[in-house]
Amino acid sequence: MPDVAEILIPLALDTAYSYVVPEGLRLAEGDVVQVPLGPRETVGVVWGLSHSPGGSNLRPVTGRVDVAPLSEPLRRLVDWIARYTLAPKGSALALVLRLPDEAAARETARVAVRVSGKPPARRTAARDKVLAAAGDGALHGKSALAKRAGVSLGVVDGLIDDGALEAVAVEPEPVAPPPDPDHPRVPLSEAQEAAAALLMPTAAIPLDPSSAGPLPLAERGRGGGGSESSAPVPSEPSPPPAPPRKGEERPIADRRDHSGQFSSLTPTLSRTEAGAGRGAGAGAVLLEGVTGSGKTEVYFEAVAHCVRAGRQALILMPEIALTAQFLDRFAARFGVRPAAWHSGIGGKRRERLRAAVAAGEALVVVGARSALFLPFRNLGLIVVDEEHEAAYKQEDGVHYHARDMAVVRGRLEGCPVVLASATPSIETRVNAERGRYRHVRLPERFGGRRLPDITAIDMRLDGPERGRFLSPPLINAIKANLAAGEQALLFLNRRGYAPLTLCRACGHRYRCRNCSTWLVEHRFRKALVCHQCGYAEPRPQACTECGTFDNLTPCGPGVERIAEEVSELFPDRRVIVLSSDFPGGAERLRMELEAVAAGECDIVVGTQLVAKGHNFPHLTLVGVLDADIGLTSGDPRAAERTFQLLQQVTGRAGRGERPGRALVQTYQPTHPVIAALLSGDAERFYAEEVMAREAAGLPPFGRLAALVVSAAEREAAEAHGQALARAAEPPPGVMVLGPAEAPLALVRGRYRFRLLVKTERNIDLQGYLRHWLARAPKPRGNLRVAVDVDPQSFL
DNA sequence: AGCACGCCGACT
DNA sequence: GTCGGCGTGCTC
Repeated sequence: MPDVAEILIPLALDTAYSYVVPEGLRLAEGDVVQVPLGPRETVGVVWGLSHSPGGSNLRPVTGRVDVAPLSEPLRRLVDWIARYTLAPKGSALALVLRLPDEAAARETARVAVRVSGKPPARRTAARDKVLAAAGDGALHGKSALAKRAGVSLGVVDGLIDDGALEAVAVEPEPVAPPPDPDHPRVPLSEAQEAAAALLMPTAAIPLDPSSAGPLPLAERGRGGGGSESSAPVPSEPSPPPAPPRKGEERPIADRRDHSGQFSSLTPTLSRTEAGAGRGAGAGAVLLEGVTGSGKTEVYFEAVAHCVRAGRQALILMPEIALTAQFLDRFAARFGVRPAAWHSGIGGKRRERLRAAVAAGEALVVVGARSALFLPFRNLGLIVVDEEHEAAYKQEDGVHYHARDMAVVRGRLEGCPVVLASATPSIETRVNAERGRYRHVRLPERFGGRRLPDITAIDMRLDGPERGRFLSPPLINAIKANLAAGEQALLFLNRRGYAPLTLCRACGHRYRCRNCSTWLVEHRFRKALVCHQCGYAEPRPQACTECGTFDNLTPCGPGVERIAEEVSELFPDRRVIVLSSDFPGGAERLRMELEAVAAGECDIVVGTQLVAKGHNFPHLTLVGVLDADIGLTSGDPRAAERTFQLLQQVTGRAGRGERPGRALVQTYQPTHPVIAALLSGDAERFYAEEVMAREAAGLPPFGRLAALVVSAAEREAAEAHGQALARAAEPPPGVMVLGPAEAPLALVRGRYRFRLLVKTERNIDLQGYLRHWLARAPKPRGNLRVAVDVDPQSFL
């Protein structure tokens, strides 16, 4: 009775393939194997094993690959991600399975040399220099020694062959030195202690036994782990519905009532699937703390707790936040830098770290998105820092949101997940609200520092002079601030000098030839640049359209223009412009940021780059030059994003001795975003956002797309649109809402019938709808069907 | 992912 | 008349 193995191959295949297990090969689920596939050999993972009664004509498994097998939770994560993101299972497997790459294998081990004591058989001047440089009995890197002696590597090699130098294989420095959870640290504030205690798994040992009293009810969040909640429990079965099967009938989604249909907004697992038995303390916690409240220190305590228990911890961060500054903070708490995983680490180091993670030796890994798929052996905690960051969204290949997948992995591994942010995303707030996540707040700033006072400057009343962008109240505030010897930050989320250039003679506006956007003037570079595609041309002297000389005029401000104005107002002050296109590259930018933090500058003019990451201890005034930017964009998340950005930027003020303040220039002081910023009432703002979306018939978050049927005849377009809505089974996880509000439009001589489609998931909606359309009723004759996804339509 | 098959434009 | 573009399909 031959054994049959179901092998999942990391290709875009949705099913595992069957192979016979040859005599003598013992396989277990999760084993990595090599199998024949068509004309070649590939790797795959044993996804299932069974006995086949008869003989079979299946091809045999070639053999096992000597790497750590995929753990059960990890295999289930693959299944889950595939089902949730509507991606082929094999593609999901590819996220996890990275074979030791050949380039890494070819890297040679480092060799060091030292003087053996045996005199060289032959002496030359070059050899003497090397021996002199090697001096003592200390170890030297081969090439370093050659360099120091001023000779070529050949001489050193010659001495090794000779026996005068002995070669010693260098023990590679540990990829993940053990962090010390009890490393001396600065004591936490009371609020931090309390929050840290709340992060600990409820069933586990409290952080500090003496402080482990009953928890204040308000801090407890609703619903503990989520499942015992009295809040409405999602009625929709989760995990998500299975992928479509041919011929299977499915009722069309109720198109009128979408209330209650969005309960599987974020990954959830049924209890049975949630790592039953290991699940003590599992569940997600939103750790919300205002800028400067010391969130990091709080979750470091949870990490320490996890390490003490001998389990592994993963800290996920957006790639840009993964800085040396953060690693140093970690080192200050744990005595060593953590193992860092990001796209930049490669070769041997990557492989060794992966192996250390699989072996359970790497206790703490700090990593970007992809670290989520490392083969942890006994994961005890996941922290997702800056939970709201859009960088967690993977938008090619398998589309997923790393934050959500982290929650899923936590459930599968039976470990808690901490989502940390000063400005949590709307979906996480909704989840906390509904009792799915616990909610822990850090309302105070560390060291008793106060939040900055935020005041609006109504530009309709107190606006600047013509052609200027700084209002008198803001100028006065800067003056006062400078007089007090403190730093000011002027924030404008626009790079360059001016976002639009036009010719005063003919009115020609300079736009990108590839995109439909305006070309942004960069005065420093003397160029007009497209911020969409990077196209650039030298700034012309004469209008390229009408030839008029010296009559081009910049419209609107960018940071360079603001800096110019500031320099005119305060000629003897040090002003710096900080934006992502900083001349000299990322390295110089980092140095400048440090210089600013050290106080070597009076006024910073910056884009959103200054909103996060770096701390500026001397900064007490933030001026927002145009709070209205972004409010009117087509992005349905515009309000939320703008609010988060403004909250982060204004939060930069006041880390010095006196509380900071922020002045916000706006033409719409009563706009909900501005009002919320001024009142600081984020909760209410988000509640209102959700209500507004509900009122508009939209889910609190998700993605919208439109199926566009177009035809020369109005009737044909409409009929086919209706047919699509009715006859075709919508893709799982996607809902056809029916005709959009204005379903018919005449565009360039063709009638367009629009069907609104939505999903609450972070998936490749466009790709999936195309796939779905291929199976839907075929359009006939003059009809065309297209999928139109607003690229920014993540609600 | 590879590699095949397959149907429409510019060329020895 | 072919060479070749890369659009779907298949690999147990």
